[in-house]
Amino acid sequence: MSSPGTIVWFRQDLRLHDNPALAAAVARGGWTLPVYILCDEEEGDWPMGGASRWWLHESLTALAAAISERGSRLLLQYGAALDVIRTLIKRSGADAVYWNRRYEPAVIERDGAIKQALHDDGIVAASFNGALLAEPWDVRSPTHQSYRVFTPFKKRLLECLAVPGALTTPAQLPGPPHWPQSLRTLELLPTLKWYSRMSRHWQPGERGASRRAREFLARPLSGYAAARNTPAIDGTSSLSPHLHFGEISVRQLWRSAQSAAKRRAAPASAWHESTFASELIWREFAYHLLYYHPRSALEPLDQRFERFAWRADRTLQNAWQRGQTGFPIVDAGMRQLWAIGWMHNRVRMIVASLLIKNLRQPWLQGARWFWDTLVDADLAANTMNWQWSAGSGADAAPFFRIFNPVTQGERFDPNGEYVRRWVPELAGVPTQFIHMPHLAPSDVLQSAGVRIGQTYPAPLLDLKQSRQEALMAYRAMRQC
DNA sequence: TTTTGAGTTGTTCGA
DNA sequence: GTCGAACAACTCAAA
Repeated sequence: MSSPGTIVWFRQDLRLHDNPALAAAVARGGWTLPVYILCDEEEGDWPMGGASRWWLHESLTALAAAISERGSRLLLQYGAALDVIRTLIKRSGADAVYWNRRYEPAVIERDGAIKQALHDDGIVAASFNGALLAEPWDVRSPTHQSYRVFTPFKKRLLECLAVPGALTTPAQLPGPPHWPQSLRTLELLPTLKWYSRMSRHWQPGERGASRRAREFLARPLSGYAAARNTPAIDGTSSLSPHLHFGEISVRQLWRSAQSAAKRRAAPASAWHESTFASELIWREFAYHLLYYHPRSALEPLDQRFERFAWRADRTLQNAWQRGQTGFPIVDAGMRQLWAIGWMHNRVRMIVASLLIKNLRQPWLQGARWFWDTLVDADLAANTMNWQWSAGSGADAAPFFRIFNPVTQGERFDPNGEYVRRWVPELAGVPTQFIHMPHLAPSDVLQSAGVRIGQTYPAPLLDLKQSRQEALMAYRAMRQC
């Protein structure tokens, strides 16, 4: 009789350390067959965007190398996942398929169907939690309700949280007696090499993820709350793309950050109250919301916003996308996004507010642009945050929280360093005017080499007036 | 069932 | 320059 063989289906868990599906497959004994399957048609309305595809390419390359160091191979396949898996079972003789769960509505549905079909085939099919501190359905109120407000969600999660110890990285991965064929490439890279700057900025893969986590946790967490709001400095964790692709285990990160906090002699409660712990729980909350509100990726959570008077205008959207709005902090953010596939969180809120409130463009347009351009594009986080910005999501604060890009720039980029880095044509503008060059005296502009409307755009609109119009549109929506 | 307290991230205006 | 109130009431979660 042949030894048991387990297909390990990698998805958004591109790591060997603390990987529940992989560890369970190894613990089962016999051999394992690692595979990644690309299938855009099974991602619902959200096939992976360009920046994510570049990241995935790099991450799969890193994973394949790590797997081959352990005497095995990573198969690459394209096509309907069930068909691919059934073919692999036939060619290899595997009797089980293990994977770590994903939580996007379309994927939940597909995975459920695959699990059922494999059971019917007489194959063992098992899924694991490799992506979250707690499953979305395990964090519920005493009356089994889901949550729509962060603070009670966090409180409940901390009450029921039990983070298990890390699972070790397998030293060896015995392969099947017969290797099915693999595609040589998934053709994830674009023909135009716009990703060269991203390559210099990021190190996708498990090694890059743990290096970044180590660097981040070497700093005092106490400075994080303030540092994360200053876009000119490297004050955020920058772990979002690594977490999205599962190159680092969030449970491992939780434990490491917790012990780093303890090593600094902080009282026991300090970790749970730290801003970084909260940020990790915000990620959990986003998954919780998407799980219980699967339509929220496309529709406003607050249905009154179905009748909000958006004024869809491609010209305005294009100016926003290209970083040509005439508001320096906004343009800096949009250009940073385009250059490195990532934008500082504080700036994400500012650009979203301008698009939604001042330009009054539908939040879904912003969500789609971010989806295509962010290396950390994540359906749960992207949905929650865009809905939050629109005022249609899980947020008690109402629509009238409208960011002023000049005020925000002066508060969070007081020296204009971030603006000058990403909007080089403004480099010579004195700090006093860096966030409102259109209001600078003409002699100041001249010596800075700036001609408004020519070397740098005039503001797309009047902030005060567009703010009033947005508030009026909001009032009108509520009244009918 | 009813009541009570509270809710990520803001801006503007006027004293 | 600083500070509190107004924005506009509403929904959620828990007691």
